[in-house]
Amino acid sequence: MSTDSRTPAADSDLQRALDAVGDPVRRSILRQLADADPWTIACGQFDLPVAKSTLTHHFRSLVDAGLLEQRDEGNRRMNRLVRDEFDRRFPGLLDLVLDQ
Amino acid sequence: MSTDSRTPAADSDLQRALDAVGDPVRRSILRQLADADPWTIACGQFDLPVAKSTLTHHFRSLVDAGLLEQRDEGNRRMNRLVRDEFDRRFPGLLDLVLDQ
DNA sequence: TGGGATGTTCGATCATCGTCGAACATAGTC
DNA sequence: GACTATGTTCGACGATGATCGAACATCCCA
Repeated sequence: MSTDSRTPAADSDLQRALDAVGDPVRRSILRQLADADPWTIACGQFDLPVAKSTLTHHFRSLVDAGLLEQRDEGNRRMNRLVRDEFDRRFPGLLDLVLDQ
Repeated sequence: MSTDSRTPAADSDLQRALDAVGDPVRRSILRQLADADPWTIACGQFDLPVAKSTLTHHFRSLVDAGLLEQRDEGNRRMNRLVRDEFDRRFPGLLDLVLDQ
């Protein structure tokens, strides 16, 4: 028999979601987003011990997973946590990250 | 300032859980376990395209995360999925893996 | 128009992890 | 006791990804 008989697309989405949530820096980003109002935090305002370019890398990962939405406001790039759609696709996963 | 102000032990446990669940081979193991009765599958009986030594590696990861329990039966090492305790600590996470 | 602030891109580096085969250990079988 | 089956351990290898600094682009402001 073949290795697995689930839909490959679904597992690919799940993989992306788990990867996004599996990094401690990204979890910290998610928590800081959850503690603030939408569109109130710019990329450079996160409290994180990594370089700017590293942050950009993590943002891309979160956007790809559907967890982060970004919007340019003049000079700065504002961020918003996307809870609804992600919760619908992966119930409980984001809560798990935010609760602990 | 410090990165985060959650309990570090809790996040370490979460990290281990997400790591365990974040690998496709390990997810396949979990699904095959869920589809069978407890203690009915030996290590060598999983349908997976990896070497024996690789399997051992994955089993260790799952045991460390509290997802797998093993018991020696003569020649073979039997396996059981540990749902209750894991579901209590990380609600919804295992379901997410098994459903998709 | 020049300077500072904010982000991204790019290339390089480093660590981690999944992978394998060979060797070993142990248990069951003839 | 030999032989086979089942798993683990060990060392090596390769790919992936997190990280950084330097360079660049863009916007705001004086």
